[in-house]
Amino acid sequence: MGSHATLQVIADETGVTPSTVSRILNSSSEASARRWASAETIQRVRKSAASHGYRPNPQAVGLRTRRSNLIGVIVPRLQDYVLATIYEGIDEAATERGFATFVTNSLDNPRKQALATETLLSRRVEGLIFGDAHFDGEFLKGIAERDVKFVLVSRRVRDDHPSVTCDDHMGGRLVGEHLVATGRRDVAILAGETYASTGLDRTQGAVDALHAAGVDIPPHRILHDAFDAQGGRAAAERLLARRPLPDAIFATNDFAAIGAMGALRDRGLSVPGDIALVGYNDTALAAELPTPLTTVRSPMREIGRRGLELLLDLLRGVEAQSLRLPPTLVVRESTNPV
Amino acid sequence: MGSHATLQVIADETGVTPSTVSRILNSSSEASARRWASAETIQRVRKSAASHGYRPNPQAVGLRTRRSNLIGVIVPRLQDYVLATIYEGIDEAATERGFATFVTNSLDNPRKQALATETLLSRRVEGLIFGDAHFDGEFLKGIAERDVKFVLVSRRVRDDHPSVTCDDHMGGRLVGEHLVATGRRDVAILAGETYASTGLDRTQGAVDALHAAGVDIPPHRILHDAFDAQGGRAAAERLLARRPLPDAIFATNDFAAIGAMGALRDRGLSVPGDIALVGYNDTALAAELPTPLTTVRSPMREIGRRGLELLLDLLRGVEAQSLRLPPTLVVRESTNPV
DNA sequence: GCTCTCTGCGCAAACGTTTGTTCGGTTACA
DNA sequence: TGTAACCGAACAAACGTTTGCGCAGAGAGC
Repeated sequence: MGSHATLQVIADETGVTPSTVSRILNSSSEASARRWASAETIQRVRKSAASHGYRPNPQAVGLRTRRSNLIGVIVPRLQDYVLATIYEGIDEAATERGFATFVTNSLDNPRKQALATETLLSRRVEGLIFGDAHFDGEFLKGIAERDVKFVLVSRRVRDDHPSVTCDDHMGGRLVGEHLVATGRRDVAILAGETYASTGLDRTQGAVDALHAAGVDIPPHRILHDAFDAQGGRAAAERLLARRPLPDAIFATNDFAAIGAMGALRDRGLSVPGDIALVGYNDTALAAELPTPLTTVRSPMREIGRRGLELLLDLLRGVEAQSLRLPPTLVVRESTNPV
Repeated sequence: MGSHATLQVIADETGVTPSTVSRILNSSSEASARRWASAETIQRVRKSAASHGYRPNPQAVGLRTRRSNLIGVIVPRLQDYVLATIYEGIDEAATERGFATFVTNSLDNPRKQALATETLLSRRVEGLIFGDAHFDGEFLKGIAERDVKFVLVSRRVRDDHPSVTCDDHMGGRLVGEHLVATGRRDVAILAGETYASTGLDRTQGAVDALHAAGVDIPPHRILHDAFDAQGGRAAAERLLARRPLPDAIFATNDFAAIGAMGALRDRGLSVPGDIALVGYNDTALAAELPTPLTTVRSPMREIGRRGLELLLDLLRGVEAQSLRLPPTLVVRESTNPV
């Protein structure tokens, strides 16, 4: 494939040594290059390099400098719109800074998490970004002890590891406040998987807001299931199988909300007539649904970008401060007051 | 980060040279290793390597062997469920074969396509997989001339380049036949972007099937727009603004179908009562929608896997044969006969 | 006229592998 | 017993960079 020029060929062509070419090409400005060569030589070398479309061989550079400029990213599943978007943010920021990324799915499976981590490490990534942290998991402790650099995105954990998340508790509060404000009193929550801080925090936020308004949510109104359409439908079906029915459902994920919408329709219940419905993330779909979905907009792409930046700070030895970005409520038809 | 052992430390520990360690570790079987060392030495070396968790440094290996075991993947957008799934297939197959992949979004923007290609090439990928080919584009011609190895997935192009696609024409035919069989006669098609073979072939397939049944689709019933919910809604709105209304809409993408559903509801039209609706890809959402969506299941993950395998064939110098995998129709409520 | 300090570059080593060649010592064979 | 063959391993070079050090020549300062 595409034959790549080396320092040697440029050196030969310009009558200098590879060292000199390297120094010139690695100096950003003309001025700093003058430290190493005459203006005339710089000209010649730069021109020759450009004409060959010279690009340093990353493997050689990596070998010599012991830096790979590689970052590893592990997510539950790239198919998931939310994590795909976060990853887009990561990759975008990484590219801007001259880093490249490897992504892998872990499916939230501990064995795959460990395997993926080892694979990435063996590829000599300089740091890792986990989008699949389990709130009470032991896995990260072991990683930290091995002195591996990493940050968390999307989810946080009980132990104190640097993370960039949406302020999910606040997001949940916004939803809770909105629901009481629109006259709902019996709220059920589809809380997602038990190990994901996202769902847990959103749930707690809603519970807190409702409590402050004098509404208490009993435990049986909080259902855990997968963060997708199927999980949402399944949870909603369990919920709707018993009386009394709630007058609102907060699905802590847009796709779960869509699944719930299907379950509601199956039982002849209308949204928002019989039951209000709220999602989370303001997915591209939310606004376009037959019944546009009230949801919480979270800065997914920004979470990714900041996550990468945080990791890079960490690699530079800078103190890494966890970040919690604020969400905003997006009100649509699915929570219209009756 | 994690200190990695080198051949040298294993050599020192076992009293041999790095060469010998390398040969032993690179022989798969005990038998083939005996070519290079005594059974006793092999034992010692293997044990030492294992105890250090030795993993060859990919940069050093790459430098020496001139092989990176890296594959570049360019997709329109990873946020898109379909391409994310295809990429999952690619990465899965790549990992199984000891390759790693870099993915990037091109947003179907020619400048970004070119830029991403150069970036990946400068990272020394051994081959490329394009998921964003433009049917009549000139870009790939230039790439091929530079002797870069690549394959296409999801979309094919007019020029003959190796590709792995869904048999989209067949998919379209299945839809066309189903629609006439369920009594629809005036079918509109949301055909996606004009440069994507997926939408074009699906459209043509449907047109052909309907024609065979004596139904002809006039050009104004074929609308082009983005392959997502917003595009689907926009196209549907243009469609519904004029009389007479069609009695069926074939959205060549599930998300576009969801957008169309929204537009239909806005006008008080029911699915399938007033208008039948068909999607494409059998996205995870299709079955869980309030009105479950009739759609065409395409083997997305398999397309990714086969794409990678095809590329690897190409790299080995094997004759590369384009592949067209068959889809299947999945009938749901959205096309119930009136 | 002597040393001193720049300027502009070359030299060489090193990063961790892989792989062709060499080499000393046994063993087999005639 | 001399020679050929083989076994088990070492040696060395190379992949493309980066970077500490050295060095020749020119100009400056005394």
